[in-house]
Amino acid sequence: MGVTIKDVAREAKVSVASVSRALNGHGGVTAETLERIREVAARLRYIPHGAARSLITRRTHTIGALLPDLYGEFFSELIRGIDLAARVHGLQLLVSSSHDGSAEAAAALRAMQGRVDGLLVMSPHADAAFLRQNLPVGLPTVLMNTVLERDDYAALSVDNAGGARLVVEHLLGEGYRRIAFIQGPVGNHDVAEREQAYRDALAARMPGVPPIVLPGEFDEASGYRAGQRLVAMSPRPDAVFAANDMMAIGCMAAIREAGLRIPEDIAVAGFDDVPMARYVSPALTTAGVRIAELGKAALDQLAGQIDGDADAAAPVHVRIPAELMVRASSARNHASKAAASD
Amino acid sequence: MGVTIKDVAREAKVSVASVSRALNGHGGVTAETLERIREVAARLRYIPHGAARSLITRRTHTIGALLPDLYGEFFSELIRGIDLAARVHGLQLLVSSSHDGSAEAAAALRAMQGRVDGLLVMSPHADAAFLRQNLPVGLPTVLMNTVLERDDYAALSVDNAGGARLVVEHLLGEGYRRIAFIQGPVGNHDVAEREQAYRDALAARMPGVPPIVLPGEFDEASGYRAGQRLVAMSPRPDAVFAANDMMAIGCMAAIREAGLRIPEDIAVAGFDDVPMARYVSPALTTAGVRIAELGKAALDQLAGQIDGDADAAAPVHVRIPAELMVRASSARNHASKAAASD
DNA sequence: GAGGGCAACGTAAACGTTTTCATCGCTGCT
DNA sequence: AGCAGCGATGAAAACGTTTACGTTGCCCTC
Repeated sequence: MGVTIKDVAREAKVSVASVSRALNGHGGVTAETLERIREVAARLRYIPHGAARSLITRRTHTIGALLPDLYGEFFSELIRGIDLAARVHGLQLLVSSSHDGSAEAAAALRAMQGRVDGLLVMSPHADAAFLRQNLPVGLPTVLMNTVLERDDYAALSVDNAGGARLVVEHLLGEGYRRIAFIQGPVGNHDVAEREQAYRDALAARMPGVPPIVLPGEFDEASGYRAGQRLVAMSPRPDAVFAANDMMAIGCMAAIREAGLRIPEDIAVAGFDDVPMARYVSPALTTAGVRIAELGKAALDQLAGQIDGDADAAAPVHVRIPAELMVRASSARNHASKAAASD
Repeated sequence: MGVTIKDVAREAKVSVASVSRALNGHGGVTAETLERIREVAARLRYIPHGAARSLITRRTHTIGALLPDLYGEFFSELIRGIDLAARVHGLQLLVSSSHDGSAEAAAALRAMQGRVDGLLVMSPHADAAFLRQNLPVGLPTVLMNTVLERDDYAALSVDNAGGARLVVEHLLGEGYRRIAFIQGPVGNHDVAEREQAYRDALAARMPGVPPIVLPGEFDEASGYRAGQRLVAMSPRPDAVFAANDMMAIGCMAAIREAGLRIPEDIAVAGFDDVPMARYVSPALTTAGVRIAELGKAALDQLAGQIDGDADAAAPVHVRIPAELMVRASSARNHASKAAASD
């Protein structure tokens, strides 16, 4: 079907070895044969077969990314960061996502064997046992936002606790006292860290005041439902901290529909700083993670491992700091001015 | 380095052929040998080498996606649609994006040879000559939003003209008379179609009224700049139609900063219906393309070609219709009610 | 002029699979 | 008892590359 290196060799009246050398610039070919081979290859529209090549070279120039989902701005930004860094390193991207179920994630992971030089893993299923079972030994791997007990792999994660603490302390500093929290999916490790930090900060600064925790699912709809429950409570909370921005945005809609003002009646804050956060009105206060930076850092780390730099061989654990973005949705005291903070 | 099928064969005291048959469920193996091979494979953590396998089977179960960019909600949605459909067909995704320059795009395309079963191409560089030069013959390919003269490939594109016409006619219907248009990047085919439809609709419904066209670059910043120019014009336009949503959102910010009201002083409309469009305030009127649907349709078409269904073999040209989403940013006459239209 | 060295080129092995074909032993039938 | 048929298994080719190694021919040097 396709034209192979043999076809080029035959047509140029040389051996396949010479074609390979010529086209890869390895030298050892006369200028005129080089030219002839080039001409024939172009004329025949020869394109080397990647799988065959990487079978022998043991390099695919591709990295695999195992993600829990592709939906929403978080992953959009993450992939963008990964892709940008990948281009710098001359790597392609094999993505696999939204596998519901550990078995499916395992299949996706195994299907990548032999087609990638390294792996970027961000998956709720990625516990130590899962990885040991499904990762080829010796394949460079970087984990993202994954809870793991041992130091087998390099890992990057966002500083959930630090970011959540910043948000809660900011709300307290603005004078809000009854601060509610909207959770994400149960079992999600990021959510657990954020919630714990919320509880800790509250306990530290407002001892005796009980936390108010509402369920959520990371999507806008569940934030909306949480908002409805919120406005019906008595006494009504005067601030809400959602575990991610999309829920915060849904929550804002529910609050507005109840005829309440943001931030005068209820302040709202989120987590992630998705691009949309600054465009909703009032603009959303949030703990910003440079999401694209996270992706870039992960890929850079992975590329280091792949290139076998001994210095990069040691599994590192990096926490990406979260940064507080104060916007109008929480600025009770200086509502309009704070909107300029981004 | 990795454990291969030979290791399993040796350990299980059978030939590699039997291991292959056993693990792939091709039958022809006794129940007990099957069990033994399975046990050994699991114990050794054997994972088949994808490149080697696809070299002989000529199937990679992967499709390549060549995209101009990964930034923004449009591509986020597009990839999501593609990914969702890919999972249904059991395909993985090799993405390559943001190549500035035809040469880079060509390299990305060629690097996919042998690693994919089909190609999804959406690139400004993808003219007929480029494709003929860099596409292996016989590789199933579906083009998205690409202008091409001949019918060599299947192609899907959004109905830019129809969507733009809907927007302009809606604005006219609401009573707006001086409607400006914000362009996208020069040379972009989608933009050209939208602009032409804008001009046509204006000429048809308001003969003699000259079109007002401002430059733009598809990003929020250029929309903002266009908005600044807009409010400074005299006579001032009373409506603006941006070639995409992000520019419309940037434009809205400029209008607000000038102290004007939306939609009372100036109506705003966009194109794409990105998720953010319904969250900005006022919510943005836009011509909605089911972006994820576009991706899904493209991948379904490609999968059909790959499976060699003779019925899907004929190159098809499909136009995805655009749908008008009327929201508050353009509803002069019934401002608050129209917001409920989504 | 013989021999050494080197550049250009070809031969063939190797990468890790799948699959065709042949072999072997067995069963069941005549 | 012999033989056809069949199920289980193994040997080997094939996929399209890269590359180690061998061969050839030439030039240079002594």
